[in-house]
Order: sequence, then C-alpha cells, then structure tokens
Amino acid sequence: MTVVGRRERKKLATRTALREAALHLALRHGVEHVTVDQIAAEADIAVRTFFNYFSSKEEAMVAGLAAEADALITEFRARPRAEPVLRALREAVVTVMAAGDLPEQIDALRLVVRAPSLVPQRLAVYAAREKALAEAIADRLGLEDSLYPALCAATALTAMRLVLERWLDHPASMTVLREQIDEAIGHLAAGMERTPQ
Amino acid sequence: MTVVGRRERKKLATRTALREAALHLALRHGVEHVTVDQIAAEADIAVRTFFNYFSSKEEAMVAGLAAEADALITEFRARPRAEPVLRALREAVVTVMAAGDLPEQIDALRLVVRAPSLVPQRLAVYAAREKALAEAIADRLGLEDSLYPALCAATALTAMRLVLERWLDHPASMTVLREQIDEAIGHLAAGMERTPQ
DNA sequence: ATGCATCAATGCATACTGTGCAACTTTGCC
DNA sequence: GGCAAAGTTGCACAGTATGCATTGATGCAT
Repeated sequence: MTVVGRRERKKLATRTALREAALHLALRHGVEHVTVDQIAAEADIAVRTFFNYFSSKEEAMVAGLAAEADALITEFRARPRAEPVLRALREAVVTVMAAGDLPEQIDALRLVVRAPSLVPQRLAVYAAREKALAEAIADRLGLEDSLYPALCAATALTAMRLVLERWLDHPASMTVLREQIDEAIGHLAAGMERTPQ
Repeated sequence: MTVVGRRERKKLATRTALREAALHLALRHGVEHVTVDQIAAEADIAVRTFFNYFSSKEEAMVAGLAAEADALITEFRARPRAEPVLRALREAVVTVMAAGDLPEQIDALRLVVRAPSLVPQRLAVYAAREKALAEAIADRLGLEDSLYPALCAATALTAMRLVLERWLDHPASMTVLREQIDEAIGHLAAGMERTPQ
C-alpha cells in the first residue's frame, strides 16, 4: 500500500493515468470504440508501455473494481474476530462502497458494469479474489480446506456483484444500496430454499 | 433443439466440428498454443467461416459448457412444479452431469476449466444464463422482479461452478460429485452464516 | 425441374491486439 | 560520479476480428 520511493510513486501515477484515460475515453466515445492507441495517446505514454501495466484495455477499465475487491478483503480481515462471517462481510462491503464511490465515479462504474464487452474481464476480477476471500473466511473460523469457505466466498462475491449491477441499473441513493446489500446478505444467512405455493 | 432441414443440420455439424477441432488441438498442444488458423484447418473450414460461428477461439472452447448450462435450465423447468427450488436445481444438475460427461469428455472439460486464459469466457457463459434461470425460478414461485430469483440463480450457478472446479481438480467418481453437489446445495438451503469459536 | 430468393461460405483488405527483443533512459545507491 | 537495476520506448511480427463483395448451396413456389 504505502508507496516509498520516487520509482514506486511514478509507477502508480502511470497506472492511474492509464486507467483514468481509458475510462475518460470510454465515457466520451463508448467502451467499444476505445483503442489502446487512444488510451496511450491520452495518457501521453507509449503503447508498448501500456502493455507493461495492463494486458488488455479491458483489464485497464476494470482495474477500479479490482481495487475495490482487494479493499473488501482487507476490510473483512480487519473486522473483529468474534463477528459472524456474513455480518463481517456486510460491514466490509458497506465500508468499501461508502469510501470509494464518489458521485462522479458512479457514471464510470455504471459504464463499466453495463458494457457487454467487459463482462468476461469483470467477472474474472471477482473470481480471482475468491481464493483470497475463502482463506480469510477459513482463518476467521479456524477451518481448513473444507467446502464452506470457498462456497461462502464465491457466493458472497456473486451476491455483491448482483446487487451492484441491479443498483446501478436503477438510479438510487446510497441508503437504498445498503438496504439491498442487507437483503441479499439476509437471504444468504437465512437459506435460499423456497417451496412453490 | 430439433433440427429440421439440411441447412440446419449442416450448420450444427459445422459448429460441432469447429468446437471439437478446437478441443482436440487444445488437448494435443495446450490451450494457449492453439490458433484460429489451426482450428479452421483441422476442421477443414475457412478461417472467415470460423468467425461466423464463434466470436473467438475461447468461445468455441467453452461452447460445451454453454450447452450444459442451457440443458440445466431446461431440466429445471421440467421438474415437478411442487418441488422446492433448490431441490429441483439439485436434480437438474445431477441429471445434466450424468448425461453429458462421458469419461473421455472429462479430460477436455478439465482442460477447459483449468486453463487460465479461458476463465473470463467461462464465467461469462454462466453469467449469461443467470437471467434465464432467474426467470425460471420466478415462474416456479409466481414471483416477479424481486431480488430472490436473481440471487438464487446467480448463487446456485456459482456454487455449481465451484463444485465442478473442485471436483475436476481431484480425480474422483460421479458418486463423489453428487455428494459434493448435495453438500453445496445443503449450505445454500441451510444458510451460510457462521460464528467463530 | 426450373427459376428465384435466401442464407451460408469464402477470400480479401484492414484495423487492432499483444508480445519478444534490443536500445535507451531514469532511478537508487555506494 | 558512476554503476547496477529497473522502466520506457520503438520495432517487428504473429494473431485476432470484422466489413465487404463474391460465389455457392438450399428451400420453396410454380
């Protein structure tokens, strides 16, 4: 996290510049019509250098989600040890959402979440964090290699993705987002079985 | 499903030939080293025609998973109306798995599931079916546009993906797979909350 | 069966993606 | 200052993906 030398600071600045250039262009021209050449030009960085930071333009565009997912895991680990798993996840999600999503960033977030061409990379971002979250859950419970932590991590990340997608589709307040997070967590906690009639 | 004329039959044959050529080459040379040129040559079909059927080689390689996911939804809708949701999902999954995964196909399935470069497309396959499954669940329960069907569909698909990944990582029998499916469904049904200690 | 309309297959041109490699520049440190 | 490590860039090249025009196969009505 902490950036020490000038070298590290410049790398972070370059990475941020590329990501913001990508989102900026996507907002202006639409995600589909942005090329790596344009992104590199906008950030005044060589195309070749772009690929030193991101392996595709899609990866650059979902980098913000990746950072949020990392923050979620960090927050989860920071929750009190005695707190139940879903409770801790709920608090971690709410904290990250409240911290990161300034009003101006929500337009970019909506763009990224809605773009069909970003779906694969966006899902991959969450899947890549499943193992780390599963380990955090296992640590909390003192479990090892059982199905539960992996399942809890995967379904919780899926649930939060779904809630975010639905929330972004209908303009609504932060309060509404929190309510919908609680509703989803409530379903996971109470069990999902339902019988017709 | 039913293929009527010669035209439809030939299209299906071409699609199948391309998919099998892709998997065949992937088994021989590794997923990463297969090119569209090779796939087209192996199937004796023009490269340009390949792109009439699949928008990328990744899509061709995960086409089998897409078919399985479609079958899952069809099976789910075919379950008795009175059956509880997770029960019906369990039966549908078991039916599809037993029907589709011949021993020889499991090597290809393992290859596809393990390949890092296929992760984004593979996840996109499941995500693309979330809405259809959510509608099937909503139909069964007589609900409309509430969070539950979407959440149930998304988490169930995620759970089944996770179980499949874990099962493919450790060579095991079909019986073991059924047990692991039941364990995952059991967690979803009973609720995922856990308190440390 | 003939002819016509539709749809699929193909070749070609072209823009874009992604990576290895080598030259050059900046940074950190003694 | 000067050296080693790390970052940036240009270049070449293989591969991906799509639009467009042409050719060929199919289905159907007459």
